[in-house]
Amino acid sequence: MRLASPTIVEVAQRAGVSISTVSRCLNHPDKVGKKTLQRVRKVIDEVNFSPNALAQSFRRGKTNIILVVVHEIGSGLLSEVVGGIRSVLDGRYAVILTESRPDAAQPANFIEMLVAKQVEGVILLCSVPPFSRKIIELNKARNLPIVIGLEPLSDELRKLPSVHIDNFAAASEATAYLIGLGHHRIAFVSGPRQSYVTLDRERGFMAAMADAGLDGSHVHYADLSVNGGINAANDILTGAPPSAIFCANDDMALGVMSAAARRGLAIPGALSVLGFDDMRYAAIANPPLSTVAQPAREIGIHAARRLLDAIDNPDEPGRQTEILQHRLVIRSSTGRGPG
Amino acid sequence: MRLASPTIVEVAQRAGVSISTVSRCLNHPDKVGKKTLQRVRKVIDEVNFSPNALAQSFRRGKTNIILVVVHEIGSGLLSEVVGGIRSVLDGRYAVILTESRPDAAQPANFIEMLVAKQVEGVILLCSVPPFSRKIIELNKARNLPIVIGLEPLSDELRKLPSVHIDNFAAASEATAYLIGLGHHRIAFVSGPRQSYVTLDRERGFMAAMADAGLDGSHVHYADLSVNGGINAANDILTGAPPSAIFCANDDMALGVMSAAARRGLAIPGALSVLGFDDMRYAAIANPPLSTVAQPAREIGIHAARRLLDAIDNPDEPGRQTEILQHRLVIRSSTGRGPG
DNA sequence: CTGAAAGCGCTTACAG
DNA sequence: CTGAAAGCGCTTACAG
Repeated sequence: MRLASPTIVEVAQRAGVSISTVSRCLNHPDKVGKKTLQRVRKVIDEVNFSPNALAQSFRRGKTNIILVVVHEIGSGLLSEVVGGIRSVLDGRYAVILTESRPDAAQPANFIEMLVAKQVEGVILLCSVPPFSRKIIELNKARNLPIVIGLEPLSDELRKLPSVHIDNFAAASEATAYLIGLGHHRIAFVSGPRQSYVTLDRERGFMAAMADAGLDGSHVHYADLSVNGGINAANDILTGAPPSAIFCANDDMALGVMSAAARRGLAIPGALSVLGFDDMRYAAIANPPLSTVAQPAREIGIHAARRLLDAIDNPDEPGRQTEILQHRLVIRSSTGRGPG
Repeated sequence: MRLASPTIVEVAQRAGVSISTVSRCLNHPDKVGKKTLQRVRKVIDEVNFSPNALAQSFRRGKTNIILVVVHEIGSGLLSEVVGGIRSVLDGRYAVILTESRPDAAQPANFIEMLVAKQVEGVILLCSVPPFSRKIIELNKARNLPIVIGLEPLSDELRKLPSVHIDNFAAASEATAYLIGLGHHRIAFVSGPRQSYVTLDRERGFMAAMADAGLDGSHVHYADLSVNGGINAANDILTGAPPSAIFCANDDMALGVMSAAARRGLAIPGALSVLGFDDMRYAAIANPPLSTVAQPAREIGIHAARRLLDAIDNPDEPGRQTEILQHRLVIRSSTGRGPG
């Protein structure tokens, strides 16, 4: 049987004061007489009272909770972004996370409903539908502060403040680097077509290829996972293989390296592989993976600050997107091409 | 300016009914007249009403939220465990996550306070203090249902139901496998001394070494990270190196492989490396990492079921621990030893 | 410095 | 099938 938690009423009775005073001891101890405060605190300890947070939040109309939405938690990149977020929010807000990847019947809608009033702000680290759609409505209807981080905007999210790198420019620079190395036949492994991040990277790749007068049509679509990379590599490396493969993220690049190794292809001797993200394991891959680094922690920090802004100034529009610097990290998986 | 959300009162007025009826339309539509229901629903749409979840939860005394506590989100293993949890909880509960790694001043206590009444159950995927301590108090004082998963119990958590593998047995089997391969000098890279998981694994290693009449004292302590593994390897590989290194998790094993490669040591020719967890990147490491697999998704599924049990039967003790099967996964990072 | 009272938005017996 | 009323546990002006 669930023990009934003591309430403010019980504390008040035992201490011989009114509930107002107990409440004051909790929230404005300076406005309470010293002896009264002592007595009340003693009772609070005795009965092991802690205020019903649900009642408090309801009464106050706020929860001090910030929700961070990620597609799936198992990513080192996200972990850093979240670290950045918490470094600015911890203490002032409790940061909770929820996954948007579907796992059962109707998860997303369900969470969104709960989110409605139980959260003071949202940082979306995944702009993929369908999770985002309802959240936008909340933003409009209730003025729920929302900031997008890491992933650029989908159309429906375009009106919200956001923090990310210039994925188009980054991918096109990285492609130019590969071309400069002498690679003329380069394949690009992109992500799902509805993903705006990888779409930007894909376009950056194609633009750089076009600029160099090369054929930028060798684009393959995979699911951003290691296995996706393996499958893509098996497709690409059959027939007349390119001399370099540029992947829209590191997981796929690691998959490509693994598939290439299995086929006895030397990296970078026979095949150069370039990733994107500079996630945790890129540097210790064998060979170490060249990639494009995102300032993950910074993204988290800036996103959190934007959210704080949005919360403190609900009237301001503040919808500009903030672009942080990427960085090409050249390690050992890329080398000179045949050209 | 924050728009005032419409409440049940406004809907009632516009629809010309009482608030009881509006509430009924929301919660027991079958008990409402057909025409009334239509009218109310129309108004709800018009004013874009959605019930204040905070008020509902407060009133009902429950939130339908389950909290999963992880040390840090960036782990593929945890991702699978969470996938398992959600596969049983989604639909019935909203699953939210929070990190226990400290990032700012006083994060843990803060969250715990919020957690107090805003969550219906907790799955702890990290038994490390200090987060867990206060949660235990909640469990005792308020009968908050808690289940431990993945990591074995610390002393303070020993009374709670838990789901994990037999880390001692798994590590000792794995060590025996290494010994059977002809390795006599084996180093073990353990985790922080306060971690019960790695302590069990460490003891398993030592027991197996002792059983074989070998010296099991080559134990190094690192922080379970890739860098920790690199540093440990640099220590271990100086002087008279062992022929095999067994690491308490895959991250450190990957670090060891990377450090060994940098030193020009062939794996497994000159050094065998064995990991633990079979996380996402173990299979595609170069060479693919031998390791001990944990049934991560199963652990999540079972933990969630135990939690459901605990919620549905608050009176039952249900404190047994549930042991799931581990599996030795032999890939290419381990080979014959000199013996 | 302290207490009585109102009220946050909802749900749920209780009458009708 | 519907409404009036009580109440969930707290906070906060308002008096005193």
